[in-house]
Amino acid sequence: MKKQRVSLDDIARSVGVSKAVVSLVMNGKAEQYGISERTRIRVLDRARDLNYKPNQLARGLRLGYTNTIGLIVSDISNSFYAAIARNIEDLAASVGSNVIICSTDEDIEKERKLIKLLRNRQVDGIILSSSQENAEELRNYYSDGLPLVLIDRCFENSGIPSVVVDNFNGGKQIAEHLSKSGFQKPMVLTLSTSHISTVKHRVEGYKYAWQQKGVKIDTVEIPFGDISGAVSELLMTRFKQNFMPDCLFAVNNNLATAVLQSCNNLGIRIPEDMALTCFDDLPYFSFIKPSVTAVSQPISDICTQAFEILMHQIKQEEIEGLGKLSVLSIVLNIRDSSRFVIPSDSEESKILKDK
Amino acid sequence: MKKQRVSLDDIARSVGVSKAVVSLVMNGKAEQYGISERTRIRVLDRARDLNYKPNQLARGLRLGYTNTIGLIVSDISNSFYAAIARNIEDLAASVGSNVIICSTDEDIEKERKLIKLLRNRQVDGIILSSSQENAEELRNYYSDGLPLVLIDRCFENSGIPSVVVDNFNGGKQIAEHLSKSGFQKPMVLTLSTSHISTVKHRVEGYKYAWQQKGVKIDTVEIPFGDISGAVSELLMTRFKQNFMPDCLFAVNNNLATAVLQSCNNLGIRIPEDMALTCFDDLPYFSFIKPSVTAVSQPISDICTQAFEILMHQIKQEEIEGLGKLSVLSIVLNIRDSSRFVIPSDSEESKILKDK
DNA sequence: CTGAAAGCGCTTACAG
DNA sequence: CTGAAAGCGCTTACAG
Repeated sequence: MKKQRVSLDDIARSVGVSKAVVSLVMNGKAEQYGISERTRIRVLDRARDLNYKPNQLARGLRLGYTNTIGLIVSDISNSFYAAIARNIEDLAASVGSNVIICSTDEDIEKERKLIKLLRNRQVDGIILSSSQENAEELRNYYSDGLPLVLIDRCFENSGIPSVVVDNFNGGKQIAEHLSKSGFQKPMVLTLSTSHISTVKHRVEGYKYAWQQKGVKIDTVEIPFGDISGAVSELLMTRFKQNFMPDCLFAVNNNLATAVLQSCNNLGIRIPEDMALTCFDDLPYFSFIKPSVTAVSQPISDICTQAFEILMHQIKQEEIEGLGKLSVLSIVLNIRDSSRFVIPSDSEESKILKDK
Repeated sequence: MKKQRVSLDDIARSVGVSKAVVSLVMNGKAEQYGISERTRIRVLDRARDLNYKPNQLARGLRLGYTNTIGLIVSDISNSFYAAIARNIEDLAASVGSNVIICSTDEDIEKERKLIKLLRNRQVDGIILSSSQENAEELRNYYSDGLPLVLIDRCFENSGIPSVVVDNFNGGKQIAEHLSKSGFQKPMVLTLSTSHISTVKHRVEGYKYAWQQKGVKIDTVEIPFGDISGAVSELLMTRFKQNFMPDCLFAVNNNLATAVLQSCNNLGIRIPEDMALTCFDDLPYFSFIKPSVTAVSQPISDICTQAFEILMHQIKQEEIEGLGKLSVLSIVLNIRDSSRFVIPSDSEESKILKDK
């Protein structure tokens, strides 16, 4: 369709040398191959004049690599993944690479297709936040020689290098904070994609800590797809039935945003009627009223580590502990949304006042 | 480096036919070229067994297109551009294309490099939110045959197809709303990248409407790079000097977020001490207290139009009005942050009360 | 110092 | 119905 205007050969003919010389000059190997300064200058000048644009497809085909890496996440418009993408993009740029970003919408079939697509495009490697149920397929790709690193989400004993955060501990810290503060009727809002390691571990950590205190927790699964509507309906029903938890843990930022939205619409006060905590810190959480208690992830560290591991694979360098799981620490930012307020019109409040 | 395991030739040899037959079969042209059903099946089976992955580099080199388009924005982690990216990604996927996303950080040099890079990679076309001062360079690319459409930001008489929103009207509507509400000391927070058409037109519209009312406006330029710090310092100084505007227009969402943050830190009440309005609606603007008055952009429409125009260029189809500027409408969402509150301890309040 | 040649993996007229 | 060949644009031994 679109025709490459000027090729190596055009320059070569125009200057009166062979393609080889031009290629060498263009790749800065003139000196190394002892090409005369005069020739070098002439080639360079001609290339500029003709507005030469080296065809990276041909180069990639010949060389076997493309200086392109793939990034697959569930949704690039989610703040968390957008930040990840930006970090990866910058890291890639620092080594002269580009990033192809794709969203899966938590759809396994789509993820499969995207991986295939990226491989066919000869990306040098893939950084993946996978929606798969297990690591089986991914392990095949990996052992098949595809440079691959898993981020955010991982699988047990996958054997594929993975960089994640301590989700269990995050959930646990939240529960401990809530319990210590005095809350007693916890709920957790999780996603229908509950096989995902992040979601699963967050919930497990949360449950674990509450169980230590002998408290039962109320678990509700929100279908990925219509988070906002489902959360709104849930809270409305519970609120009307006077069956509300006194504290809530939303397992990701979308869920937390939906909760804030619904509470605003329904007139549910945070934290007076119900405390809110969540995973993934968003800039606005710190300055809205009430500010929102959230676990923040070391996004930059995740990306740096993942990228480094990927580069090692691409360069086929042996690296100790490759194939290992790297678990980074999280930080719990305690804010106003989980401040304990003594209930004024409930049984508990009477009990507390009696003391 | 990484070697393509199995090629067309491997399958051909393995089945005992020529590469041509395999290629035809793989591209679903078996029937068209009258290849026997038996051969077709055998080729397909073999390809599956050998886990054949067609090399898109070679294909692209031969065919002259890559089913890849480039998207260049200033910062992919900005919610607005993240949403744009997601829309474009989905549109591209619907025609079997991929998107390479790049961020420029408002750096002209970086933008230049990225365009060059994407062209060298033989992307089929580029969707660009440009940071350039003028359209000169871009016009060269465009007339050189590069399928290109500008979004979000445009240039006067560039001759390059552009899809933008009515930024002037957005600024104007905000000013009119503020004026009608009773505000009298307006300020606008703009960016150091004030040559950018979006920023420029928003400010112009805002100024225009205020000038109609005979009101002078206070303009402050915030350096791109340390928005949060600069906004904080500005507001702190003004607040201490008791030299605050009574209403503020932040020209984009980052600026608005920085204002909310600073006001929270400094104890400036919105809208009592100062009203806030801005461009770009963010989900959280609607449910925080106070909710934030914002102009929202038709992101989906922008992307649909831009993508369509790009596809026409790629397919080299004539299209009426190509090279034209498409200006989409915006919507002003009036919320609590710009509610007029009669000042209680200022000169104005006395005047108002005297009436 | 420089040129001719092979080959990366694909598609598509062309010839049978 | 199918095969041989050319060519997309590049890089890199190899030979001089």
